Amino acid sequence: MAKDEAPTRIQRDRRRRIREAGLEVFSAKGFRGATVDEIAQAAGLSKPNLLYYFATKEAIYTDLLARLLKAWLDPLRALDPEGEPMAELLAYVRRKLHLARDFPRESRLFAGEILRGAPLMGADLSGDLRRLVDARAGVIAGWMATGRLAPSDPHHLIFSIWALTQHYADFEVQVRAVLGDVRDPWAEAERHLVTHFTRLLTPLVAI
Amino acid sequence: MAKDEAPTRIQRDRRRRIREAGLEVFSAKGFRGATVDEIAQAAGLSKPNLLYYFATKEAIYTDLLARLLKAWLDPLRALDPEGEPMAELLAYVRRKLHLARDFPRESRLFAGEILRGAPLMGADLSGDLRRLVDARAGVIAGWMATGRLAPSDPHHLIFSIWALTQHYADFEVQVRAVLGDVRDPWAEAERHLVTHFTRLLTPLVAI
Amino acid sequence: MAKDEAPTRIQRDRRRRIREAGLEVFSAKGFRGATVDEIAQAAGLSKPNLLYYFATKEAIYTDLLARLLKAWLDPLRALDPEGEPMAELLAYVRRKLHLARDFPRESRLFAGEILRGAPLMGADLSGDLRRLVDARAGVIAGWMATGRLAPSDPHHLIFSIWALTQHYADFEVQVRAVLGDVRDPWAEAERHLVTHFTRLLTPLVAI
Amino acid sequence: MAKDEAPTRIQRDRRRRIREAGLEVFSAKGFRGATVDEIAQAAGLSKPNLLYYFATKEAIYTDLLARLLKAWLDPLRALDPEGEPMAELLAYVRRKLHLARDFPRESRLFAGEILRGAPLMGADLSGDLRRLVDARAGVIAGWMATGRLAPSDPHHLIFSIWALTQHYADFEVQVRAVLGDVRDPWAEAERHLVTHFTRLLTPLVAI
DNA sequence: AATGAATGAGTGTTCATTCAT
DNA sequence: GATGAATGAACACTCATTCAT
Repeated sequence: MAKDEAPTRIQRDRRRRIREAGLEVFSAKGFRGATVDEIAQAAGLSKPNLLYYFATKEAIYTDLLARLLKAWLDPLRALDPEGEPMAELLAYVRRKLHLARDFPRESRLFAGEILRGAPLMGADLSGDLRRLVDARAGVIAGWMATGRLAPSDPHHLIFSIWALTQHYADFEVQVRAVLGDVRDPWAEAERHLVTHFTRLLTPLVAI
Repeated sequence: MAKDEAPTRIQRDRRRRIREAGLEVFSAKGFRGATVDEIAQAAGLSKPNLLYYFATKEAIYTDLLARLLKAWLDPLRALDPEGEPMAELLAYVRRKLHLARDFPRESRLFAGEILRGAPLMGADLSGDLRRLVDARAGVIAGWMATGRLAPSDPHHLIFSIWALTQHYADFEVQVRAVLGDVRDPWAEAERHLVTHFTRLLTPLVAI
Repeated sequence: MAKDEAPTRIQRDRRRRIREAGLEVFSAKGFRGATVDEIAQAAGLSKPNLLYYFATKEAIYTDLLARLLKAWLDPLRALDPEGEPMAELLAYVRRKLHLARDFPRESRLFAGEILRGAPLMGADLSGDLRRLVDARAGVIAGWMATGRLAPSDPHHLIFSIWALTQHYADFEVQVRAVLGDVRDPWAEAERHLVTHFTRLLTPLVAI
Repeated sequence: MAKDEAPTRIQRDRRRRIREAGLEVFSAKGFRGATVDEIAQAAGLSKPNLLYYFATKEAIYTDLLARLLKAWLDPLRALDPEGEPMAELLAYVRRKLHLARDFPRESRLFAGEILRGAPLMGADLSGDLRRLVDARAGVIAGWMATGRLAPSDPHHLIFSIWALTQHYADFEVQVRAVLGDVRDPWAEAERHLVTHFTRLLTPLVAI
């Protein structure tokens, strides 16, 4: 496979299928629990053929993580400093929740990596991630300073949004076990979180 | 080891050491990523000797999980239906956060199991866990109904507490990567979460 | 296998058998051509059991090489600076030839490693080996300077002895192919080399 | 490639390039250590394209060996029965040494094959090779019988020339490790070997 | 109660060769 | 002629578990 050439249609297709299969298996079993054989089967390829497109098991995994981090941060990037603060933050909460709802495997893949101490993406966390969070935390701090949001620590506010939205994807079995089969966790979560953050961020009006 | 006899002091000691070693390794690497060899070494035992006390690798893991779940739910059990609602809930938040702070490995072990779909403790979730949560949710709902707490869905409120406290243990590397080396995540978290839940749960006073 | 403890009888036995099997296979097929399976079979062990005694294929190979180099240099070490020069050198030639005759697999193993550029024992060559050769070359140069041996370059004289003795082991198939089945290469070689070096080293007497 | 047709210029060129690449890789790593991929890359061809010109890896290897043997024996063929014995033999030594110096990869390729027991050229050794050596040995024996050379076994004399000249190519790393970086092994070897064989072959004059 | 020894079933990866275009 | 794609057969090494003492 000529590495420097433009990928052919087949290459793009196979790599996409391998990524999809890898996501399925890695998110369900973790890096160590996944086997190349299983991923290859899920991708409809023979094991050596899979390794023709991704040289190692780790290569599939890190490729997934790298793409994931980008998508994961997009909603935060979309936070508009010029927007109306409360609307911006609620929109962020919603976008993040929808991301977790629509891409739960990605969420779990990411959670698993962090849980193990981020052995393969540690650098990204203190690099891109940190820079972006710091920048947005500054914006939020500005909004709070001018009284348009109730004051709190912006970094921890962001952590809260992450924790509360991802919880529904990462701990899905627990949520379902507790709520039972009838209720709709995601719909309830959205209503609850919107109320939650509205109440949390609405500045108190002096009487 | 005569299974039906009372365990000797040595047996209790060995099993404790194996559990401690298993917790260390399983929480860091997951079930599949951990090797019996590594656990035996951490426990200061030979591999066959370890397997004399716990017949299989899985036995160590499930033993840890079973004990863990109990400890994990104790703070929720301690929620006093007769107590002052706001104080009770804030105390619960604090206890849960301290648990995560003081036993981060247990938190990660649990998170890993749930993340993978709880293959080995699925039953416990819809059993003991669900019953306890339902009971406490009922208590909280009562408090809200009488206007002593701002109204919201009690189940999701409990999820929020879980998500927000465990986040600091389970995603510790990410939290540290974002906050940098100088700040003290746990102290900040406590302050932030107390404010957070106070604001959230304080009923609006009609003017 | 406790690495720091004294080896048990079984360990010594198994390791000896593995070395013997490794020598047989590596000398015949080279490092890359040999398979762990084949060595294990030759040693009468299962593959994982072999790897219980030597962690990797390379470990067997380098263990063999290290022991080999020592044995290989012993005859040179035995060269006595106080002895009678001609007798000492002829004794060295004989000893080296007998070594090649009695341990042809060791000779081929060594030759194979050197032939490939000594990827795994390069350091030893410019270390121990070089020091010893330099020392002995000095002794021989002394003998030549006092007229007790015909003069020549001592380093190249040593190379000659190596080349001529090892040739009969390393190129054995060629020697046998040329000489046919009836002749006895080793006996002829000994006679020929003694004559050869006697003639070569006898100082010319001034008439 | 129509096998029965005369090869085109392109075909000749490609096969030459493959041979050159094969020589480079095979001589450095041996048959088993070499990969078709590496040879193809060295030849600037794709792997399937290389296999279009030589059907198998072995085909490249045996092609090289066959051509090599011919070239290897040319200096011996050039030994002129009508020439002056001492001059002829010294010329042979020189030619053989220059061959080793100028074509060390060929020498190592050959040495590797013999070392492994000549699995792919065993027949050639007891065929062409033996016939030629026997013939030349007869010539040398004649020279010795008439007193124009010091007597010795002609076959072993030929082995000596082979061993001493090829040693500098096949064991080059060892020679360089012992001599250090400053000395010029090939120049020294030539001087040494000429002296060596002159002394060896000069008949003793009865006084 | 303890451990050195042993192994069957994997597990990621390599590689010569073939297929299809 | 040329190459991207595919694969069967290996191959080195791992690991949970069992055996023997």
